[in-house]
Amino acid sequence: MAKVDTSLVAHLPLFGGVKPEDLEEILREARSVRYPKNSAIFEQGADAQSFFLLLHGHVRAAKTTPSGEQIVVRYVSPGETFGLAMAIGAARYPATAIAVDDSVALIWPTSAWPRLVERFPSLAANTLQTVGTRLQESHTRILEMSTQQVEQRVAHALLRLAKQSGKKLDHGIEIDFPISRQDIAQMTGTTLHTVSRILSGWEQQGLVESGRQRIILRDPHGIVVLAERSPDSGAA
Amino acid sequence: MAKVDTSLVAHLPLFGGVKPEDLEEILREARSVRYPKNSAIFEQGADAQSFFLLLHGHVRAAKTTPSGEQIVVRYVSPGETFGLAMAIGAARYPATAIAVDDSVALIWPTSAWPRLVERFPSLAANTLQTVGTRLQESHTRILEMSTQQVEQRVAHALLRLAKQSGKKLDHGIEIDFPISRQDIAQMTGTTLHTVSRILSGWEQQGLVESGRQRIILRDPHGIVVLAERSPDSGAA
DNA sequence: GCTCGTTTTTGAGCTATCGCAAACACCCTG
DNA sequence: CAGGGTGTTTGCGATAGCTCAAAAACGAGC
Repeated sequence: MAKVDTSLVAHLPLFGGVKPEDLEEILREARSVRYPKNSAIFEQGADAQSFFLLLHGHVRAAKTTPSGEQIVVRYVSPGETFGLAMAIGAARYPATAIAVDDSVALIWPTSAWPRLVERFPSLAANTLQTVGTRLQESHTRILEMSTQQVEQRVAHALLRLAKQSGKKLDHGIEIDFPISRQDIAQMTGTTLHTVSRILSGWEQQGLVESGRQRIILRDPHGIVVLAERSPDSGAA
Repeated sequence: MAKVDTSLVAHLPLFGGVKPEDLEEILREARSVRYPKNSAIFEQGADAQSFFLLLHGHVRAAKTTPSGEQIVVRYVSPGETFGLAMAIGAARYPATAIAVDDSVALIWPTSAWPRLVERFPSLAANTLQTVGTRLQESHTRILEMSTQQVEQRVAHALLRLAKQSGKKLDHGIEIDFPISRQDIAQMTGTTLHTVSRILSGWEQQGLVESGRQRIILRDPHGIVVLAERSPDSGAA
């Protein structure tokens, strides 16, 4: 098994407060796995046998209702952990993870977690921190869904994606992985039709440039304005 | 300062894996504070000086938008922690906490957290667990808001409240603290008007009995049926 | 028992957004 | 370069739920 270079991951929040030699020990328990674009990494409801640290690529975590409707829980960027079912004491994954790009992740057996935490308490503290942050973001999302209209929510979603995974271009910011209107709909609690209409509108106004699974924010500031517009302060 | 009886809190998840003598040490750092009904425990945006463990009563955690709209993040029941800003590395409270009943909480200075975690690593692990569970619940809530209609969401919300804080009566389950239509609206992402209409309807059908800040589920099973009804399987 | 403030109820019209349907554009493959 | 599949656009109703408005019920304090 290829050895993982500690220098690549030492700076990640997960490993804050972990000594270099300890880090090596931790990494010895992991293996590195490649997931081709559009492949499933794990399925909602499956046995949580592993947990993950994304090295390259992007992963979409989605939750499905009994009747088949989906929402996107989040997009995972390199350096982030996912599939932490064990940390919350769940035996099964609460969501499905799909690689949206060719991706590489470090993967540990779930069974290693208790031992690791015991030996390296910072791991628990660090994970608590990131899970806490996600909880906050989650609450913010609920707040938005409760108080804002669809257009504002889409604006916020795009701005977040741009901040998280934006590639700076001369003429704007491009979201760095394939993402469809459907995906955005599932992030904002609306339908792909509505998202499509909104993006069409924005394209007219020169705010964005978009195509098949591709979005470029041409005027990020303009979108910020939209995002913060109060419900009624409508334009002409 | 009154000493806290360890036997009252020893069984709580937060203290799982903590030895009795250690528990005493932990409790020595806390004090017990009483909050009268409707008083604020902390305000969103304020310096996170303390974290809390609710002993008696009920607390509503709510988040407010810049423009003043509110959502209810959750209701805290006895035995649960709240105000854990420090665990997620936040210097300020992300929400406001209000005692909805006369309440009593143990309160620790935020500054004690790092020391406690260092001495008693189970605290971090346990807290990770509860925060993780809350994250899951939060995702479930987002899923509901995205895929269900208001009536179903209200049904789910009431069922959760009943499970969490329901007092069993002969003729149903009563929610054990004062809660208004407005509160329920803020839990489900709708308006108090809509909630009022829905509850009126249910009352007609004998599903609930309700009054000023008071709700009794007369037919919990009937409400479960409503909660699970698919979008279109409408009644006559 | 009366008054005041809060909560709840109910009506009526409005609209943002959905749902359905059809046409279209694009990309990949053979 | 033609064919097929997936993603996107757009039109046109339908409607769940919102907003505004007003009245009624309730509870607490004097």
